[in-house]
Amino acid sequence: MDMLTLLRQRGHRITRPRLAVLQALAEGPAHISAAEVLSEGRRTHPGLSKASVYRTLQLLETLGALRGIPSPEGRSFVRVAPGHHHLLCQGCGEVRDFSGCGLCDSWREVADEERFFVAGHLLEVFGLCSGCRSKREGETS
Amino acid sequence: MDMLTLLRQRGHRITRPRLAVLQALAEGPAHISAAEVLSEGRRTHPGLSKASVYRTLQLLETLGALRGIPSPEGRSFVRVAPGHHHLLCQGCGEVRDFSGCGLCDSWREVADEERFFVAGHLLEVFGLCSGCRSKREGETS
DNA sequence: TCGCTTGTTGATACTCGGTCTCAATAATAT
DNA sequence: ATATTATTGAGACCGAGTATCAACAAGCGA
Ligand SMILES: [Zn+2]
Ligand SMILES: [Zn+2]
Ligand SMILES: [Zn+2]
Ligand SMILES: [Zn+2]
Repeated sequence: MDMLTLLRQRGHRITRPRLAVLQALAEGPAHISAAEVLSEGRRTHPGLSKASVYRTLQLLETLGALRGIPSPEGRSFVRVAPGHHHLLCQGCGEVRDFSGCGLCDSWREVADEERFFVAGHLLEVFGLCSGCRSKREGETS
Repeated sequence: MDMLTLLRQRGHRITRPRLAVLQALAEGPAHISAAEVLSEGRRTHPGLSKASVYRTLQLLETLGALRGIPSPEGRSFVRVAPGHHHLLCQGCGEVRDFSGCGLCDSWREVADEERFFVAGHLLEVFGLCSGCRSKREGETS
């Protein structure tokens, strides 16, 4: 669902800072940090404050529209899409879509076997894309 | 391999602070934070410094003996065991061993399909254990 | 359209996990 | 035992994220 509509439906006010954050999320990269949202959001609302960015991101996360992914380089946010993960290249930073992780298909089995109610899972795959891989073949590691 | 042996084999010195960290890791919980390692390690080496704890944890991570898992509650460290993940209960904090994630078995397939060299993957499953699940059945959420 | 109500904002102080610096220390090799 | 140098500990420092609070403005009803 549209984040804007989601906010409205849940009774949250549509404000200039929130619109700036939404636009930054819409136009920014798939993985975006709070700092990037701030600087990007200031292009459409120069007075945008750090606090508002964090508050809005947190709100969107509790509404289920966004998910914060903790990573070695700091937290980044991605639009939530169940069964949708990412391949993160450690060489060039490319983010490639990736779906069909085995766990997505076997949630119920895992839940039953372990008597565990699975609310969700966080999966990030690290490695090297083909380009970066070939670049490193000549290196003396 | 034994962490102590690993350190020695790679030419790192065996020092009192490092032994304190190793012991804290051995005796502490499966998921342990840097702060916990510090306070626990000070039981065997009172003068243990914050910096040494972080340095040692970082060293062990680069040696592949340890893995830092970023989580909403801050980073925690676990002993590395390939194909070994955890079910994290959001109710009571219980950590249950979990193995056989579909991805572990299909690394090569994914790598080939996507022409992506997979160096590793981060998987954390969140939910509720059976105890916490039944506790919440009577709640008016 | 015009005020009210109150959710929201922005500036700033603050917290705290983690890193940096550097002189002092101690683990290893000879 | 001595020299070499990796490592340490104390504290300054950094930066992401949070708490505070008076000022503001989105929405709503008159
Ligand atoms: Zn790449
Ligand atoms: Zn999945
Ligand atoms: Zn539980
Ligand atoms: Zn796995």
